Amino acid sequence: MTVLEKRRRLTREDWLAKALDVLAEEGIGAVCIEPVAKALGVTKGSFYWHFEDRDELVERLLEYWETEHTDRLGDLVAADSSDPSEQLLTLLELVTPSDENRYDASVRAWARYDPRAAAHLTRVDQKRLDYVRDLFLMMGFSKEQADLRSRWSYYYMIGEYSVLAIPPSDDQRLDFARRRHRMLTAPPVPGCSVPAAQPAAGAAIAKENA
Amino acid sequence: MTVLEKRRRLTREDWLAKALDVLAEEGIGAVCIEPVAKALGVTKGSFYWHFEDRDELVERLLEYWETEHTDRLGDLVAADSSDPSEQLLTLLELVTPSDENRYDASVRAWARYDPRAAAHLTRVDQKRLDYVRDLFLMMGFSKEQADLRSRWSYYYMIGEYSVLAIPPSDDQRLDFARRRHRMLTAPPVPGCSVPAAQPAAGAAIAKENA
DNA sequence: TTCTTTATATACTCTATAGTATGATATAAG
DNA sequence: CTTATATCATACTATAGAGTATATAAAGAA
Repeated sequence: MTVLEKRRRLTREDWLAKALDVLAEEGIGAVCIEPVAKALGVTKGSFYWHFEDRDELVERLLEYWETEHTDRLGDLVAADSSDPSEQLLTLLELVTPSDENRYDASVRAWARYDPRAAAHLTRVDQKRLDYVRDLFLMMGFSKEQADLRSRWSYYYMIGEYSVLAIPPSDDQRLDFARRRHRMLTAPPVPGCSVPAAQPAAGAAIAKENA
Repeated sequence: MTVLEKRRRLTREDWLAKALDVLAEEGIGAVCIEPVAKALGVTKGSFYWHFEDRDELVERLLEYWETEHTDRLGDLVAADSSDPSEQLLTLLELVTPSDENRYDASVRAWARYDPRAAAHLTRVDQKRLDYVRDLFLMMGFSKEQADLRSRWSYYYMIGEYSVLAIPPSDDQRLDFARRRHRMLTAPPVPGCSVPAAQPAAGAAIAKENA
């Protein structure tokens, strides 16, 4: 396998991997046959050997993403510790706006207008939410508390790579993760049925810094 | 102005409004001149009278969105009360995944691959984050606490219309909003520098229900 | 070697869209 | 009524991308 070796011929997975890259970089609208072929150094004659049509590429691309690029986290976090609270902390600290979930963001943008993408993303979101929810249940929280807190945890991660305002520094991001972990694992504030009777917890707090 | 009145001629804003609708429904990729013209009951001869080219439409569409469809909230919430804590509650209860922010979601998806859209969205996100941050500052929280809590508030809203897992019911959504408000306005948990020493708040909590 | 299958190239067609050029029509001002 | 201007229609060109048909080359089986 020297550097000068003649280019090996492609598999369906080569196409999927490259298409997923293009999806992440430029969105589903840029996943066109000829440009991707060019990126692979072949022509579209190759494409129509491996796939029926573009529709099949798109469908298999979603399967490829769902099966090959969405399951890393559970293993990674579970391996880190068996304590649900520590697992949550690892999760909050580890899931950064870049890396793994660069694909997620693109699928999410795509899913807004394509029901096929939405179907796959729904499954993935549900699976992850259930995973985090189970952590809170294992900590002893009620079903409803676990539901709220898991959503709150997960939504923050989505916000981190969706909101385009100036993001916090890496240090601050980590600090935020730990503080969120603190608040999320603390017992629920009692008396939540009353809509909004308390007139601001304000002034009594003003000393807290850092 | 009877129902049978002959169709009035269009303005640039008519085009922008319709284009924004198409953007919300089918994404920026569907904002094409001829289809939008058809939706307006005219041909593209009209378009090229009101706009230089598609690029100008796109640019003005972003301006139109930013100036005409992103400022409602501040007024609405501020009118409701002058107490920052109550304003926050109104915000958390009021901002639903549908309505106003159907445009937001589309611009957000668009912004991922178009720097122009990203520039506008960044300003809007920053403005809103600052607004919420100010609420927490007025409540007496430190700068850092206000930063964390405002992001946590805002990110949840983004997650609400981004995450495609089965959403909670309307009642539960409102209940969640009130519970978040409770937790977000409560004083910070002390001793946050220690990474994760406490071995789960678990069993002691398990009685809480509803 | 010869045959077969796999993998890619080349040369087409067809459609959607952007953009242009120019003609038609309506509305208001004179 | 006439004219000018604002608004839109029609008929074109050009390009990008999907899809098809067929030729070609490489690799393995006979």
